[in-house]
Amino acid sequence: MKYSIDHKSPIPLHAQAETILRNLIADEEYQNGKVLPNEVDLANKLAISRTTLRQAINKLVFEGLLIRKKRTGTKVAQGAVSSKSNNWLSFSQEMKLRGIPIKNFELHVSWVFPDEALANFFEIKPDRKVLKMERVRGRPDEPFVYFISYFHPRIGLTGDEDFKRPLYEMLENEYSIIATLSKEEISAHAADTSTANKLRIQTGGPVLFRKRFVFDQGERPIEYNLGYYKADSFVYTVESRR
Amino acid sequence: MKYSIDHKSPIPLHAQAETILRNLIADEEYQNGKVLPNEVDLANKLAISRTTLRQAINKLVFEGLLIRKKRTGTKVAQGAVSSKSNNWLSFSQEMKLRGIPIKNFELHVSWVFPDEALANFFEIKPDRKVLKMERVRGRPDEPFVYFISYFHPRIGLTGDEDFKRPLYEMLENEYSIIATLSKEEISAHAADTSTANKLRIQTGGPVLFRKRFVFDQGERPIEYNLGYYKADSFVYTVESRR
DNA sequence: ATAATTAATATGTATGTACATTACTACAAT
DNA sequence: ATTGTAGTAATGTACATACATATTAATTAT
Repeated sequence: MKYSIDHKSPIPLHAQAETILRNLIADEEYQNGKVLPNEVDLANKLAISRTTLRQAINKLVFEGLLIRKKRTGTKVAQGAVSSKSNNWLSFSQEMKLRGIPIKNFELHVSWVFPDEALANFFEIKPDRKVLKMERVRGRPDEPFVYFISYFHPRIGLTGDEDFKRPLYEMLENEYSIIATLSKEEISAHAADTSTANKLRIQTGGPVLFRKRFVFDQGERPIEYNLGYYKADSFVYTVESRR
Repeated sequence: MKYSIDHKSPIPLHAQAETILRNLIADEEYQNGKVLPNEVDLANKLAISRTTLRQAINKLVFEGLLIRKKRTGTKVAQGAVSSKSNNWLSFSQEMKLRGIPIKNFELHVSWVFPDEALANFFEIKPDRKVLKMERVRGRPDEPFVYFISYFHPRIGLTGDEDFKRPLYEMLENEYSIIATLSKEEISAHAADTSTANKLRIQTGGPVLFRKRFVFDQGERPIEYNLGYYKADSFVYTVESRR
């Protein structure tokens, strides 16, 4: 673990301070409510200015990991750990974390013309084909999600890739595309016959429907994703602060 | 609209700068991609230091409203507007915004003993009664949500309050309780008979189910809220960044 | 024309300093 | 015992300043 700052490192001091703070946050005593060292002392100990340390603390406060109070000091927020980053675990990682073995029931890849909404989102002409991927996944005995993904042609996917590997990892390593921003719309629907069959439920039965718009670092669209989740098999958690 | 800074105001300069920036962001030309005035000039124009202005800009960058690039300048993020704050509009405000007239179908207030989970969340003994509020709301011709709220006794609600007024506004003004953090769990359910009747749908039909844990500034629990939304009447939007 | 170099301009990093505000602590006065 | 008051320790606000770095634009050399 890193607990000191290297002034010669190319990594900015505030970034180094941030990782040190994240390590502190992970410590049990701070998790249990112990106040962190105060800004002035800590800045001195790390041999950086208070302003620089503050830059790091601010980021973590914005993220909701730390809570500051005058006179009282700075503490780790109750129930913090890694709530935010959870959003960015892949499906398989998340399932692994919950101890659920997963099975891929169907996996189908094809090239299709985008409808108007999709062409619009991707900012391409409607005669430009896009890669469509459909898959059904779930527990070995029970499929519980039906996904449809469309990928922007700019990425350069051929359709012959191994889609069983974690997707965003693949995009990052092989295609240098880093998914950074995701806008999602979640609603409840009655299942149509085709979806109901895939999920092995009754037509008209409840499903959670999630639309997902994914962007890269430059705010460029890279994926449009539709997910139909069997009711009660999936809980979406959100944390928001004002 | 505010476009200048009052150095005598008790409102911190960086906070004033922030609202000015939010106004700029709302401007059409900046929405369309025009770069904002650069930091040094803008700081001079507003007669504040660059550091102070940067404090304000940073916050908006963290929120995902602004994007900075060296040499190029700072721009409004694509599709920004007010995505984050939307989360914190009251039900009635949100409906007003969408031009939907609302009607309160049922409103029922009572004192009940908390179940174990609730007592645990509120950190109170199970023999301490809590205020429960149930209500059904929707369009004049169509109820589409059934809410159940439990309020922490610490707040001091009597049950005789006028619950037709915006709730969080009331808590803030009359009870000095500022709801700051909300943790939510969203899933799809099949409606039970009682809920189905209230929403005028078939038993077993799809509903969006939202659990909401609300905390005040000191991270103390203040409200536990359950919401059953008629399918397709409610879309939950989330934006997340990593 | 093309490529390499340089200059200009924006944000990024970092420091030192000063005083304000908040809220807890301890002590004194009632 | 309660209330008031002063001290103090933490974060909060704000400034001036300096140099680094990335990226575009302009210039120069090939």
